Amino acid sequence: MESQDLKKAGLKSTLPRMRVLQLLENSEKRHMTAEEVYKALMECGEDVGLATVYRVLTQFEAAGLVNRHYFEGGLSVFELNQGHHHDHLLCVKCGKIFEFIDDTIESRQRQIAEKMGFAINDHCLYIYGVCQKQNCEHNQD
Amino acid sequence: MESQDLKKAGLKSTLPRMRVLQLLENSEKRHMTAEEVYKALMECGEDVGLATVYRVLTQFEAAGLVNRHYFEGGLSVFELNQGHHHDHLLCVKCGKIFEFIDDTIESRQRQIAEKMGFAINDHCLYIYGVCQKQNCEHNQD
DNA sequence: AGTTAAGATAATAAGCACTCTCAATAAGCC
DNA sequence: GGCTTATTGAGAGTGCTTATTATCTTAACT
Repeated sequence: MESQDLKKAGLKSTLPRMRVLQLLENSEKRHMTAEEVYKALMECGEDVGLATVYRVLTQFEAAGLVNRHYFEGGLSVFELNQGHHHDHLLCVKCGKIFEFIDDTIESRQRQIAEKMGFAINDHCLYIYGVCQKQNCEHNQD
Repeated sequence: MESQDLKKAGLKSTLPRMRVLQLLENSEKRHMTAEEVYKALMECGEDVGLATVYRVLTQFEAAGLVNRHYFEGGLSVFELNQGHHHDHLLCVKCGKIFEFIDDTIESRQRQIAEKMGFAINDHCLYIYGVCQKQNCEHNQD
């Protein structure tokens, strides 16, 4: 029940918020831009304004329900926060996005930050490249 | 002589390009936004249009003379490419930007990409946090 | 050195992603 | 159900970046 999740996050349960949350939970695409969320909702016949999509996603981010990533070229995408931090590998050719986590890298980062007297808030590692999938050309994620 | 550098990069040597390149080489700030480059040139009495600054920086990036980084919040900065790759540590409080390089992380990244069948183009690691400098509040870099 | 064609520039307009404003609407509480 | 207040939708507005275009520079060629 999504309305419970919203309440837990300190957000009033409203129709647009439910719709966005459901979409993020059920879409095959894990990583979506605000525009994609908006279009997907329109296609489902849900009449939610673009401004609301941005507002809701920003609120979700502040509430920790979603994470936002700023990729190269100003592209920014949202993904459901499912508790486990991870980094990203992006195919610059087909747009596919893969996730990975590496404990060695994580701990090195903590060591570096400590050595430099930094209190880490957040960190992100993006690897850009070309994937070897046969369906590379036209897929999206 | 900067005009040689431009020619080597396949770019015609023009006044605005020279000015931008000189600025990046001589400024204390290693990381500058397009706006900052523009303002700095204006202050030096150099009459270069903002559109030209963007165009020149984009050309420099394509030519490998500078690197561009897209930080959180849509902030994007340019830095002179001095041959050695490095990652970034950003203070979210004072805006200071530190650079670091860690061979362990670098090689782990290559391993991960290989395992996932990726040909790496580029990668970037950003650590966001709060630095412990006494002058943290108001400095900029 | 002067001429000329190719390429670069400045200014402005346009594009894009995102935010603000505000009247209309919907939630949660009684 | 009615009341109070937060939320929404639509469109205008903003900020950063790119395209257009008429003008100007550069570099190669006399």
